[in-house]
Amino acid sequence: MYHALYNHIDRFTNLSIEEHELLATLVQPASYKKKAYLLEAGQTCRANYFVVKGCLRLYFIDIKGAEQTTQFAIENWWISDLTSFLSQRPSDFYIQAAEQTEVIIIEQRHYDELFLKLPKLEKYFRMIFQKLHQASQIRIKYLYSQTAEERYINFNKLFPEFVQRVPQYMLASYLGFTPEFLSKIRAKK
Amino acid sequence: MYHALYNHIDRFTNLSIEEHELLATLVQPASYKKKAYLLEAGQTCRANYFVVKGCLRLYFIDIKGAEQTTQFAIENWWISDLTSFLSQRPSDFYIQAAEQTEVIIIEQRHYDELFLKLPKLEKYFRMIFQKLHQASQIRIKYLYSQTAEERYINFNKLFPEFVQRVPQYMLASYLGFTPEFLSKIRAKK
DNA sequence: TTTTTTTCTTAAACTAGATTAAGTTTTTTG
DNA sequence: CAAAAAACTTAATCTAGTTTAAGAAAAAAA
Repeated sequence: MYHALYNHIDRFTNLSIEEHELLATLVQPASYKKKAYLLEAGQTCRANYFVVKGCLRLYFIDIKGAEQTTQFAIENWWISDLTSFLSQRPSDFYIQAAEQTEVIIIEQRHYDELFLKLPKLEKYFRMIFQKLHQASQIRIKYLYSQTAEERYINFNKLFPEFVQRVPQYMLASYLGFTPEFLSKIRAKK
Repeated sequence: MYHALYNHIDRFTNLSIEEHELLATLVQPASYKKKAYLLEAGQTCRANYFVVKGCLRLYFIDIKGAEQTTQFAIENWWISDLTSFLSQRPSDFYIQAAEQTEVIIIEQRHYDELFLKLPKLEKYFRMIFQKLHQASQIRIKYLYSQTAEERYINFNKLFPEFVQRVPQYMLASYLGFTPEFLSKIRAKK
């Protein structure tokens, strides 16, 4: 049931069978079809989501009405609007399935309990957030040093398989430009 | 000696006197005068820095030779080039004191040991990286939804004291525009 | 397989912000 | 305090990327 998560946790710390069983009482599986919403703006973000299979995206709608994708999560990544999740206040974001997606959910009401009952998960989530922060540092560097075209070429080189998985307009906003400009870049080559 | 750090850790977890003493053997204090470098591009980032007093900034030099400030750290924040720190490979970044600054240093050779000897710090750093990730989510949202002028006005509203502490050209690059454009914005009002 | 919806493309007009360059003000240092 | 260095301003010119709008292609649904 939670195999994918157990395996991922075991990369960083080792849980016993009993601990696996205890963890199973605090999480739950869920399945979403393409375009389904796990969170909508105005709602409070109830959970932190671990992607077992598929792809989720976090986005908001800007003043001009355009969707701005700020994060993707594929297999073995966590995603949430942390500010809403931690404070339990309404979110400005949407979390949507970019593909048919299976997740493991930790609800906010179990989040503190999780660490009390399974202190080993402190290390696991320390590593998860450490990686997320590292990814942010790298992303900010790219945003501040590369042109739109360079970011697209670079992203394509680094994640060629991923680029095939999502529509170009999602990718364009994630990389910080318009879909029309992405078409222009692609037409050049 | 390490009072500021002990207090900060105690916001999230409680260390005993013995644990404080053990921690003291794994960290060290240091003091840097304005403009001193804690890290220079080409060097490997040796430590994670906790700011007791003052202000550090993380920046790199782009292709055009301009400094791009990607992060600031003031009192009670941690700063490092995580990628270089964790992999112990050369960095593209500089870490520089923006003011006379006092820090507490965790060197990489003590980083794993720290968590082995003081497992309570897993929770502390889980919270630290959680906060850093939360800050990144907010920052990316601002970068993707606001104009340069809006980002400046907003940042000024949120951190009016901080704006006074650093030269405008550092702030301009942190907010993602040129110092000349910042002058233009300021002239308007 | 036809229809509908979603995604992608093209091109002309436009603009937020960059660049360049010179001068001014403020801060630091000897 | 004088001189040098660092930080800030102004303004003209320029450009990377946006906007608008319409049509084409691909994917999903019926």
